[in-house]
Amino acid sequence: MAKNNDQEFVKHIAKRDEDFPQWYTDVILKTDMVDYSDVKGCMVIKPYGYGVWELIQAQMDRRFKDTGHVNAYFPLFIPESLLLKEAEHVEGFAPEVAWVTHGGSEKLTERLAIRPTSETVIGSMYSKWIQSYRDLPMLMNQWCNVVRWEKSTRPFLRTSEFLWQEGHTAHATFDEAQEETMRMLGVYREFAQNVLAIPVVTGRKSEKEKFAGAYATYTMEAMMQDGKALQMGTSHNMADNFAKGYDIQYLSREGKLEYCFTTSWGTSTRMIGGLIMVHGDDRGLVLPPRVAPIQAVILPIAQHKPGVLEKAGELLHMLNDAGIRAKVDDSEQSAGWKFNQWEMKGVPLRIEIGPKDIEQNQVVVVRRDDLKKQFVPMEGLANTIQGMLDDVHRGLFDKALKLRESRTVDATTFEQLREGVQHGFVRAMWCGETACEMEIKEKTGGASTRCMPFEQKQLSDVCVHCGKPAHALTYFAKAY
RNA sequence: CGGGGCGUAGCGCAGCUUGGUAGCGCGUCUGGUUCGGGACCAGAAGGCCGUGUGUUCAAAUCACAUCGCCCCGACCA
Repeated sequence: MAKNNDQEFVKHIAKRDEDFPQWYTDVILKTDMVDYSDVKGCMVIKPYGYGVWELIQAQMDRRFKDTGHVNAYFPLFIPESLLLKEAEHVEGFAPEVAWVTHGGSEKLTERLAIRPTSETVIGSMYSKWIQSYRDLPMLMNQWCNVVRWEKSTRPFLRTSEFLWQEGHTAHATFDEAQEETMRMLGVYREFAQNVLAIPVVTGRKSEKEKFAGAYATYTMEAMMQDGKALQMGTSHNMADNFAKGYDIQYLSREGKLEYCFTTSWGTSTRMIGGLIMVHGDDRGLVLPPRVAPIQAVILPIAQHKPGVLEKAGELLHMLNDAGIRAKVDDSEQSAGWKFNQWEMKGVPLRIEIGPKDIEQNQVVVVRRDDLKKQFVPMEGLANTIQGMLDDVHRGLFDKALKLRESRTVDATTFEQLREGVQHGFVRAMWCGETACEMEIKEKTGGASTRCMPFEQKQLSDVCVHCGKPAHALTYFAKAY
């Protein structure tokens, strides 16, 4: 029997506390989630990574439908003239827009932007589709890819092309738009916590950090294991800014022509990067059960012995019938090799079934999150497994919450702020002024405001940095 | 756009300082023994040394250029 030891195993993956970026890269490549492509800044999402995205899509899409939205698809290309109609929006996105200038060998009379986001195309269509108050609210979502010509990229976290969903809605009043904006942020929050097992801070973005062209941007922010924050989703109230730029008007009940109030909200494949950095450990991925393409892997032990593979097959059907995503690994590798492999791939539960287990009518189940091993009777196995998957989810969420709490401090002096953002979130009072925000970023080595949380408290009356009257309690952090 | 690092077998790397037959580990393939924490033995296949130009009798190795990738900043989901 070869010596098993962690040292030998972890040689293949960098350790989180020694080199977090390298650990991240090792994990996503070695677990077959992604591969680098021939195009700079673009990634190939391989089946194992795409499987996670499909589960995210399915569960998020159901929530959109439940809140009254329908899916549609709008074009990838945006004529330059159309993109230019909302000044602040253009200014924000112009530096990272990719352009199509030729069709075949012929130069286009007007170049086409490859969508960096679709407010403009959708706005122009809404302008045609919305005529009357009866057409409102208009509640649509699209699943698509967008392109932003990024200068530096990292798989999932920032790529030149990425997959996302963008919801776009139009309403009769500002209040309705605001209500929608908050509703969808609430959907995101619930999704992050109940599906991805990631606790998030929700709140409003500063003027500097808000979406280009929005009246207000709301966000959910999560804390990674290296102390950096990740924006996991945003929801924008555009007020009537885009309605005015794109002429989205309706005739009210009173017969008056009014501008609509619009919203947009989006989440992307970046969430996958987030769940890796929140839950992963030195053995590799730790997938939250609800987005794990394989929730339980069945490993037949001494599989050449009569009855073992048959029993494994029975277990597989039993679990599949109960709606559990399971797989039997009957490859020729040794048991030890498979243990390590599936741990690296983050499968939430491992089920071992060998001759001894069959004799005793039981299986061995090992949880990925705490690696604890237990014997489980064959009878009622599907129920037990489902319960354990839920336990793993809760365990991951609690662990992530503890991580965030241990990396969150309150600051009443600038020195505390400066020190605190080196390790995680800092809550501090802030004046709300962009100039002050930029100075803080400069002096702290890159920490920015993440949001002004809905959950406010009064730490003091003055801004932690400039001493002017405090506007709001604000989360600061270095961010991805 | 600045700073750093790296391109040699499918993957990870050594060789370069001091030019002289292309190496190692893992993986792959064949056969056998194994099988409850990365098994072992024997055999085999696999390379335009990123690309180009130069120096030289001779270049993976030296020079110049170029392309690409990774990491860290600035900018952004």
